[in-house]
Amino acid sequence: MAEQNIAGGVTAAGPAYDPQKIEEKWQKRWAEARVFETEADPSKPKYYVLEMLPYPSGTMHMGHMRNYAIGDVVARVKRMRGFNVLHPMGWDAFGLPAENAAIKNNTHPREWTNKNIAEFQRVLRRFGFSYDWRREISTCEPEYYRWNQWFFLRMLERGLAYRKKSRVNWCPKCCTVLANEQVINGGYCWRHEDTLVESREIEQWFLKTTAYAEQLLDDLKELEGGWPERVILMQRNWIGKSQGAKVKFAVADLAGAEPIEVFTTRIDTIYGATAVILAPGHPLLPKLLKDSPARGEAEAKLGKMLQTSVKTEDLATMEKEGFFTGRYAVNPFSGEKIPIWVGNFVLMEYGTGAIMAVPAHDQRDLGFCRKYALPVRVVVQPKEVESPKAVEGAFTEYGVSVNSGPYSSMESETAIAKMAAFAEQKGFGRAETVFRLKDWGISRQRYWGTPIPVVYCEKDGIVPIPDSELPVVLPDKVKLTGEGGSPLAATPEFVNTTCPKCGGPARRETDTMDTFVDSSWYFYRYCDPRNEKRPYDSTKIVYWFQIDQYIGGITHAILHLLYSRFWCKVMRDLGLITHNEPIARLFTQGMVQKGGVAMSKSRGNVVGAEEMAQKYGADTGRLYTLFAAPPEKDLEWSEESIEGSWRFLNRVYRLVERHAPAIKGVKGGNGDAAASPKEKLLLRKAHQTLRRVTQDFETRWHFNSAIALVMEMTNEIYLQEPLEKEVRPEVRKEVLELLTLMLAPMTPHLAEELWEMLGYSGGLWKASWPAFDEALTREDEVEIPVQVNGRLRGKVKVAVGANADEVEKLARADAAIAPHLAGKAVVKRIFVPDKLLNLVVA
RNA sequence: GCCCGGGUGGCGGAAUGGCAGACGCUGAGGACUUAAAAUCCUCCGAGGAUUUUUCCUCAUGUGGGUUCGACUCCCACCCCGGGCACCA
Repeated sequence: MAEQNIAGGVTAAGPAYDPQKIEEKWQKRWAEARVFETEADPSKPKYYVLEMLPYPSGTMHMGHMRNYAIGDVVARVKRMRGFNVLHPMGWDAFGLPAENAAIKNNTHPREWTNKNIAEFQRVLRRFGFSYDWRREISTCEPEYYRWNQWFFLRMLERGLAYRKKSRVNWCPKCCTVLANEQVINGGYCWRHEDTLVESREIEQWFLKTTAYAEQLLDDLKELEGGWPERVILMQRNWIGKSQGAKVKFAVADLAGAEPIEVFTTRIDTIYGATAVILAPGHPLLPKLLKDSPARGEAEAKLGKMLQTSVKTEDLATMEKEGFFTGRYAVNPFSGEKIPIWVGNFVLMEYGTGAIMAVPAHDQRDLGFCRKYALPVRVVVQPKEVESPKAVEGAFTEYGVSVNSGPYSSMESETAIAKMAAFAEQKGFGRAETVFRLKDWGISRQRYWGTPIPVVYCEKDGIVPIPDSELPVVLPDKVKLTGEGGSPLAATPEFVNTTCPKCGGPARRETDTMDTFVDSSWYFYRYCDPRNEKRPYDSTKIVYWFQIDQYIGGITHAILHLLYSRFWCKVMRDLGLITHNEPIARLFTQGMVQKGGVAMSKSRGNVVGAEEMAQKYGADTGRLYTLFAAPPEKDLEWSEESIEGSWRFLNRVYRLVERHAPAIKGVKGGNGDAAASPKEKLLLRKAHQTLRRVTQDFETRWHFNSAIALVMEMTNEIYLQEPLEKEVRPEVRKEVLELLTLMLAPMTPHLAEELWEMLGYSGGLWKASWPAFDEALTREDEVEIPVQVNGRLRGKVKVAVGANADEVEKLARADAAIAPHLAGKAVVKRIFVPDKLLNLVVA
């Protein structure tokens, strides 16, 4: 059986490394001693390290495990360094899969979820991660989600939550609305990659993320250095700030028509505008077309366009199409009449849904105007060149205005400022900034989520539930069919209620909240997880926040992190906290793959974490995920390679086991001046290793090379065996003790066991990270590579600190090097003390 | 199209201006064993010269450059992965 513990087969004399036994033993002791339970303590420096909370689904695989292994190393190192470490864990427990599974298996989402939570928890405990389990939270519990509702009400009061009718992405399989970012591959559902998303219009709840667009952008500066550059960049692009101007074009010859407002980043090119182009869904269109001479044809084309534009699938490759409305607009600067067109490439959702086409200075406009034979007029010239004769591509850079009335011969920057000012003065426009970022649609027509706490009263309209009546509890008894919208809407006991204001009959909101709401602030709740009066006590936040280190997948680079940042700013403006950003440092770890693709249930390539723990033990599993690749890179799972980690831990175990009886009674130390060469060598190796491992843990997070160093040290000790005669017990102890301490953050159970074998009864969890002894790391002698003209020709052994002359003398005497110098004059000598000698000969 | 990563042995990877390939996996050989497993030790980029010792050349995607010296810095290009995209 493949799941068998491979140590189980070892029947040789003497105790062998038995991870099952050791790991259980120490997990029990840690729990008894409450080692990982933390309280705020202003007398100690704090460290808040957090891994993104998991969605508990199915089995936990090595991909999950890696994330927690990385976080646990950090937590344990920081603890050994004297920090008061907060390291909590919880469950992102609401969400669609629970509901889908419930429908399929005829169970309740709560049951399914709790079963998975129990399973996930068991595996996490099996791996010995150092969480403070008392702080565990589950977002599907009323104790938690009531605060989602509380925050929602605060946002409602401040106008940050509102309802609007909006065109939404609708997945016919999920029967729910998808966020834009849940639409993937140009129009497919992120959960059903083969299902095309439809477009529907529905009344929905939104949170006004756009109110914080500017801050969300600006505060990214605070994250520089602490967050990966690419995540900052992705967020910046997502927010998509664009500075420009809005300008109104009056509609000619149509009494009562509102002017058409366009957005442009290049108001300086307005004299070159040869058309105004509207998005197919532009609200003014019906009025424009009503008595238009081109009505018949135009309406037919529009109808077709609206139909096809629903398919967002091939937006990128779609041919630019357009038609003339039969109407004209008046350029407010030149007074010129230009045709109003409709174009399928103009987006209603961005800017004003209308643009001015300046074909000479915009590549896309140029393509459109050429296709429909609209005129092209140059109004900006490059500063240096006289006059470009034929326009091949559009000239999109800044230059000097021409043919632009009073603005001619102005530089583009100047013209932009002056023209925007003029437009504002005359009242037909102004400088304006638009964002790509949209408000956050949080309505979900689903059961398994936080109920939105409002009622609809015939008399009073939308009425918020008073705080005192929170939580609005999700009813247990509902019919889940997976069809026809929200299950809550079909549950009369939930829907029918009374209005908190007038006491009359009212209908409850049946939408539930997006689960990103749950994860937007959960890390605050960890600081005060059982508070029944408030989401959290602000004084506790002051101690623990910001999060010093957040660890998770790059997949959440935009949404989860952006929403969390938004929530933080809202809470700050509510006066609950004082910081601007919740997360000081972010680390995005790579995925664990098998067969070149990420582990996932649907691909059937998962390696179960529990299975690995049974076969090799938790420590081997942890070590391997840390060793096989640097943490930020993807890791290809290899069943053969993990054997190497298993062998290594056995090697260490046997080493300590062999020496423990002789050294457990003595005190570890460096020995005295009369150290034997072997002692010197071992101490040097141990302290050199410690120096570099300390560096790898603290500054570089290169766990893989740290492990390699510890392996090297272990190999060195083996090579020096037998140690009994030439290495005194105290030195043996010193070396093995350091080895144990260095492994402790990565393989904590084994390290505890070794620590005990070495004669310590207190528990390694109380031990501090050791300091290396600089004097012991020094070499007496070094081998210096000697190059001639930059090519390696030999090596010489010299005392540390030898000067260039001494090294050169030895090099000239070296049989391998001398021939390359014979009869040649050294014209230049490069000498790096203890590192290198390079002789340049003519 | 734009923006980020990345390209090093049979494989995962190490080295961030100074001995390329640490460490691990795989493979080969040896020791131990009745035998196997486990364990311990040795070897393992390519080509050539010399044969039992060593030496030389080539080699970090490709081509240039800077430097005494480049996996590392600069320029151009190729390939792979990811993100964004009619954004006005």
